[in-house]
Amino acid sequence: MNRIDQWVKVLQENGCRITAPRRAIIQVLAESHRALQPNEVYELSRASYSGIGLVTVYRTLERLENLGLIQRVHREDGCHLLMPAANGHEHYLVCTGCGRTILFEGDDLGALFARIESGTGYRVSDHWLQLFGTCPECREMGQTHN
Amino acid sequence: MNRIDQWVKVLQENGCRITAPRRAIIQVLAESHRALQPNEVYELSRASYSGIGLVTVYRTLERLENLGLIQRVHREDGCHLLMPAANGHEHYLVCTGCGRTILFEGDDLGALFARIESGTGYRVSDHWLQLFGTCPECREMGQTHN
DNA sequence: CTTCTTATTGAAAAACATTTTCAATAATAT
DNA sequence: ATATTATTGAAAATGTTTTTCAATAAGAAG
Repeated sequence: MNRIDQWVKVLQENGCRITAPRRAIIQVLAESHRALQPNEVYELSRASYSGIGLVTVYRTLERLENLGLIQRVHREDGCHLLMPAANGHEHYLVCTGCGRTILFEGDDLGALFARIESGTGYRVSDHWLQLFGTCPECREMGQTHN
Repeated sequence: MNRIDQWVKVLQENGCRITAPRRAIIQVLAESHRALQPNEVYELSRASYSGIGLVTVYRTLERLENLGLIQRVHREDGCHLLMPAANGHEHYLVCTGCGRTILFEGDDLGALFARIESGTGYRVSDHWLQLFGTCPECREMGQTHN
């Protein structure tokens, strides 16, 4: 079962109707290898459903985010970029050249958290880790574009 | 030398003039123990300089950020909160109750990065780690406010 | 297949955050 | 004291996201 069908299933299970505009948006996001801005999602969705409205994009993004299907990717300049969600202990690794973003599994930060908790008195409940770097292609070609 | 004087010095060294509105903004931010939104900085600054304009707040925030004196703190809902900058390998630990944010030193992620680099082909150049939790006060009082 | 209910849609307007423009002001060097 | 020029606040402009609302269409029920 591919990601698009999975997302459609989750939406249906939560009482959402599957419409043409939603299909267009889902297709764009589910198959994207880099984080997209709402505006980009809008532009790309118009390829498969030209009549789509930007408002619908925003509403669908909110829905998908609430259902845990997509997630925000944070960068220095902002955090309005969206990607298929990470699962469990996965985190994003963003290429600063082309924007291609992959997930990497796991991190053993237990020891660090224990040290911080005893040192600060805080109780750590959540963490947020993101890496930046260059993907193999960008390193070879030395190019920088989005 | 306290933080306010340090910041003033850095500004002066970079050809910036020290004005009353800037002093007000600097004081608010340099002494804050939680991350503030531009609008909050504006409100708080008016206490010591009532005539200040929101535009000046935005301009000064940009200046301070460019000079590395303040930094953005990211949260689920956005990333427009500002705090005195972390140094070196410090990272933020944000209390989800009251917002109080402290810095913790160091993290030995070298091994993790090496594993990721060999596994993915990416070259990791930068990382971004932020922790969320509850400070001792909030845990005791079980209260949640900002 | 038809009908009904109601979630969803797009356009327009509103709300909100941030930036730009510009003439007046004031910090700093001389 | 004077000159230079960075800085200021008000107003306007910009850009993004949300709300409102009547029309539409998805999916359930018959």
